[in-house]
Amino acid sequence: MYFMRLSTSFFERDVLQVAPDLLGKYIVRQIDGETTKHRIVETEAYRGEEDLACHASKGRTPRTDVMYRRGGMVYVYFIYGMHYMLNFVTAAEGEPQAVLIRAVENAVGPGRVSKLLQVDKSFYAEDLASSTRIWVEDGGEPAPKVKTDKRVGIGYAGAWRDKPWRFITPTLARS
DNA sequence: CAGAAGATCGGG
DNA sequence: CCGATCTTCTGC
Repeated sequence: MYFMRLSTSFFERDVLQVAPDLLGKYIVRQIDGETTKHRIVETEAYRGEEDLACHASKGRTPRTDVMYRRGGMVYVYFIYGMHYMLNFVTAAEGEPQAVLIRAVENAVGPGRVSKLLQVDKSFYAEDLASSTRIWVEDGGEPAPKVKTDKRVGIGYAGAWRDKPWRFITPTLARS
């Protein structure tokens, strides 16, 4: 199995393409010289200012700023007073989109993902193409099966509430 | 400047 | 089912 770091161009596409494509890819995390790889098994797409579930529906603020930048950056935010959510920015500059990493193997749930990977606010706007502590790799495996569903926890999002923008793939192993 | 809600989780 | 816990945005 070869491993290749995903470049900026992978992320500079529409979030509805990138979110399912990330399934089966590996988040690589380097902590104190130790490298771990975590297979992505669940993602969600947040797409533009018109998407009422997307934080960018409130416009460009200090918090949402990175979503307006080019794809390939990390968007992290803090919620419910205790959880960091890990997202990857997608699309071209000026188009606010992001993919929420909802689950990797061994960490099902966005709060658990950031806890396992030790991701906090200091990762805001980290560049996945050049970072030495977090990036994404393709394992060269065939594309996994993808199931879609509604996004979680966004009941307030009106017409966008029922969009099938959550992408899931069966886990091969879980501990 | 106060108040409320939130892309959640764990315990009872 | 509810409490924890704090950032961000909104309204007065």
